Amino acid sequence: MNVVNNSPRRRELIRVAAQLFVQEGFDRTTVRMLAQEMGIKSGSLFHHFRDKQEILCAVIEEGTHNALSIAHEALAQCDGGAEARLHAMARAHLETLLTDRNAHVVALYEWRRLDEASRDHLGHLRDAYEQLWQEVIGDALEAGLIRGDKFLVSRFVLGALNWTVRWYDPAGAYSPDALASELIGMLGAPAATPA
Amino acid sequence: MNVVNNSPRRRELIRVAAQLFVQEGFDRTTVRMLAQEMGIKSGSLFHHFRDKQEILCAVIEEGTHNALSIAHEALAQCDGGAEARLHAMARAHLETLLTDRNAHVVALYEWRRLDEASRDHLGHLRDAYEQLWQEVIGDALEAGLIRGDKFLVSRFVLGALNWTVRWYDPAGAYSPDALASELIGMLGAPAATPA
DNA sequence: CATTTACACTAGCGCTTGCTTGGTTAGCCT
DNA sequence: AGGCTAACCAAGCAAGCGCTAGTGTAAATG
Repeated sequence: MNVVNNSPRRRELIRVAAQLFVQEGFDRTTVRMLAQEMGIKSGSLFHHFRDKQEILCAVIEEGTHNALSIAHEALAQCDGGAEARLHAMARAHLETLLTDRNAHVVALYEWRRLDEASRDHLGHLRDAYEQLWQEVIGDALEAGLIRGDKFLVSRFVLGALNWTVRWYDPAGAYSPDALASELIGMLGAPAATPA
Repeated sequence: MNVVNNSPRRRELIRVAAQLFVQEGFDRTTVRMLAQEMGIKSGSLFHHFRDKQEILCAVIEEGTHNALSIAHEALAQCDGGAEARLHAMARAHLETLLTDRNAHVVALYEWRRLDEASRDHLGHLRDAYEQLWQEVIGDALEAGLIRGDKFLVSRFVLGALNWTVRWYDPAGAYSPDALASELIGMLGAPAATPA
């Protein structure tokens, strides 16, 4: 009936779906609502996606994929200093949380509605992202920038960052860059570290 | 038809509902599933609750109420030191996240499914809890224990703590007490602060 | 003893859900 | 010109949804 293609139309539909999933939640979003927002009829939806589940999976995949590539890019454009790398990661995380906000909110709040196969597939993507964080945090620990257990610190930091979707207003006083600095300032050993 | 009573039976039903809401999500949990898990028929459910929404509200209210009273109790049993108070709050938060885990997970992930009236009512409870945190964090800042903006630090810390429901295994290496210490150790200025 | 109350049951109404079916249209390739 | 295909539509099915109405019953209350 349909294909698992990667057409620009599909991209557009995924964006629309992400917004609706955030507004209403996955379960409350009906295929009819999705279709209406996309400007088609509900039957036509199943030309683009096998079923409703696949839409959810596509939304989350896109968001996580973007987060990963933005993080890699941020690290690549960054000199070797552990503090600079840590800052770049935090800033990249906050920026993708803004630009792909809908997709990330869906990933955070609708993860459990994925079926087992999708959860497994997307889990690997997410693990890759978290491992990147653990490397950067591990380096910061070795450099004496912060203190604690590598895994614990990674989880605390990711928790603090992901929680920002609940309260962060990009029109407010803090830019993603400034917010990243505030977070690292809160964590770090004092600015002047002994030689 | 029914009352808004506070019977022990109702308590039990709320506990069962919380577990089901975590397992399946609020929208996917049908009144028939709830009834079956409670050992009654679906029609009987509406003797105890006006509608499905009221069950969700009751679950979250119980969890938030417990968190508040546990936090107050922890602060009361604590000498006046800012660090001790901070530790007590973090530990209390982690403990209520364990003992009332289901209710808190529901509060975190199903908040948006509340109707406006319930969201308003429960919002006040939650605000009271967050304000308690802001006071304790404000004191810790004044004592030079940690650095940063009061509101920012509060949000970062609450984010880190709430995120633990995703990964924390109480059977693992860390007790709530130890985990609270790790968090504060990560934040704090070094143990020996310059005079 | 009569009445009320609390709790549970059976039966089902009216509606919405995800998804299928069978068919049409417009543009592209040869 | 003829054929292929991606994209869409109208109509509707079977299942499941929240919730209601009306009834039964055992214990508490007057």
